[in-house]
Amino acid sequence: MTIKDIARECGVGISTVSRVLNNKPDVSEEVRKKVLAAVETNGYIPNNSARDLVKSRSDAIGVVVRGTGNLFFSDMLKVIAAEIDRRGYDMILRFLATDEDEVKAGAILEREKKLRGLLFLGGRFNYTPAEMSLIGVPYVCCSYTNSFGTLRESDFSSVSIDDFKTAYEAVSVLIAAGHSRIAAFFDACDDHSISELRYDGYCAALKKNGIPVDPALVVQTGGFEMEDGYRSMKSLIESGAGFTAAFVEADMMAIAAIKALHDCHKRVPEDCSVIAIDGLKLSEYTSPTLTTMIQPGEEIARESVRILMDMIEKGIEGVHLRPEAHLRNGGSVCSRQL
Amino acid sequence: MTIKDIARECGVGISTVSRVLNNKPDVSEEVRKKVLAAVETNGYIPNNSARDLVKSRSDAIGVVVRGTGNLFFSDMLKVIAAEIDRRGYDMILRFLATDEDEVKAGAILEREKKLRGLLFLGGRFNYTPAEMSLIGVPYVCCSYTNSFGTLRESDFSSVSIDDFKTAYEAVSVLIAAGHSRIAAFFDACDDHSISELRYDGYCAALKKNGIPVDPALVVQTGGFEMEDGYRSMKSLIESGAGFTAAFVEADMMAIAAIKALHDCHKRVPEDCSVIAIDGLKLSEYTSPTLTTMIQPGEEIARESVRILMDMIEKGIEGVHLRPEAHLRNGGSVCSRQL
DNA sequence: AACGTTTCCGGTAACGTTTCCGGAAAGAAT
DNA sequence: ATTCTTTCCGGAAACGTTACCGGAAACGTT
Repeated sequence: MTIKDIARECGVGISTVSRVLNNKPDVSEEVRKKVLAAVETNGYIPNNSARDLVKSRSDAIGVVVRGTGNLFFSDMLKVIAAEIDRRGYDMILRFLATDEDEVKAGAILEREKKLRGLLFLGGRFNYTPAEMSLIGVPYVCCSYTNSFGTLRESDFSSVSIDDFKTAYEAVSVLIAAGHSRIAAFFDACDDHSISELRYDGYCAALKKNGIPVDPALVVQTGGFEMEDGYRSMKSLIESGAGFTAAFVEADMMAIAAIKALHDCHKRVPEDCSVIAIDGLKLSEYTSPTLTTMIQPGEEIARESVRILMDMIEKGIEGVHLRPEAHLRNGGSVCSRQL
Repeated sequence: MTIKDIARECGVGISTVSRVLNNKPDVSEEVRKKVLAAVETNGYIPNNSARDLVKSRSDAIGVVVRGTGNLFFSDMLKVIAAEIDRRGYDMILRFLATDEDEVKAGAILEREKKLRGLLFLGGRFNYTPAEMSLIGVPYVCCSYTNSFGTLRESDFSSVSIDDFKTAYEAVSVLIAAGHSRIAAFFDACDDHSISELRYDGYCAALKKNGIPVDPALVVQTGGFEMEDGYRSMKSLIESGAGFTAAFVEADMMAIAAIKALHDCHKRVPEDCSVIAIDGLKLSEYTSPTLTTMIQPGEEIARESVRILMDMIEKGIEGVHLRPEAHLRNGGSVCSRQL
């Protein structure tokens, strides 16, 4: 069942059928009705690859993701998928191992599938303009490190919170509550990722308040999984390093870290205050409710897609959104008696 | 940059280039090397839509999902996506509203995209053979109700736990601990979904032990979100209905329900035991650790894809996997003092 | 009556592949 | 020397669509 069959059945030319299928002008109302009826009764469905071939572009968006551990990304991915779907585009998803080159992967995907746009989610992003020029469609970096070096800002878009500032504020909350021995948990501290920015924010907040950064209190978890948070907290406790508060860079890890504290017979927040970043709906329902910096994850995901669509359909230049993270005052932080 | 350019550059015919690109025989080693080199230096990337058009099939799998609320599905979706990706196929994702027809959506997708297979995730499934005949590629129903009525079992595959049995066992655990006033929380009880099967399992376990089903203790949450669990538990408590235990059909809702109990100054498990179904990694890290029936979600997702691939590539008949759910003995259930 | 204009439509090339088929060249068997 | 295989290769049709172009018919306008 092709466009040709419909044309024959209606006694019209195939270009006429094509016109009504694409809502183009130059076709009488009478013929349009007839064609539409034939399409309906025959259950005709256009062949997308033929269309893509002649137009030499598809209606697909490529999404390349690195680091699937973090639930925050899972949530965003769901919104991104739904949002792309809702706008009538297809999503081609590509998961990358940590050692793969996301730009090269994106460029290949773009050409193979004749993508309309690309969305990068998570991961590092220290590419040069030369490398980025490999990709020839609009793209947005979603929840990436926000230091894009020498890249021309009008060439692409990005959406993410200010990770430095958010970490700075979170740590400041602990300091304001009287804490100075503040442990901190990051995926990694020197990999050009958002984790590094958050680490910088942590250090800055301490320094600003005259507190030295104690390397013994900085833990690299090596991931965003709950296990990573649990294990890291456990081993910090066992190391004997004294601390009265902890800053954890992701809710999921914080929940696991709290479990580790409980398992070591430490109360939260009485024996150790905990603050995190993410603001998952989930962490509202733990006991105590997690005190955390809420990232507007849904907004970030939705806006990323919207901006990408605007670049594709309206040809606008790149925009760089920095939505605010704001404090959720849960029950996992308390003032330290001085 | 097309196959034609490569052919010209190498001084060979385009069919020869096509042959080396597809690892077909009938090409000398010398020519193969030359072509491969030209492909490499020119960064040639084949056009997928052209290929799909002539072969009249793509390398894509359609995944249609209904009910995105449940985290359990999110987790599975991630595995499914990674698994499809890993095997070199593309995934076309379609989210459906609860009132949409998943089979019709799948059939359209299949023809538009020339899919190789279809995977249905979650939702109801009371279709007739006539309706199912709309879809012309292998398909597997993943985590669906396992009552497929009149459908011929060899025509399709399915993978999911036995929801009736799992619910039966969970409720039996509570009864064995001495409980008889057992509240229960389901998305819905009469919609041909897994929820209905679980409700049936709940009733059967009670009856088996001579306990009458008290409608006042059966709550329809109208969803799988945490809010649904919280709200439902709250209103049950406020209704004044007496109960010493609760069976909740999903971990996420159970966590929220426990929060509601806490907020009403009831201790878990001392004042109310809670058991659930899902076994999310997450619910190991709550306090108390959730007692729940662990669904092998990763296995379900992985096996679903594997089976679908076997049907596609090896032409095997439909298989129906019923992996076992097994109890995780957490800390949210305790014996009732008699 | 002759001449624009507008409205509608069909023929056809093109998109970049794969696949079929025929054939040249080289080697083996008679 | 002839014929028969085998190995390798190129030409060309086909996949189903879109877009361009040219033209017929209908309708004004002078």
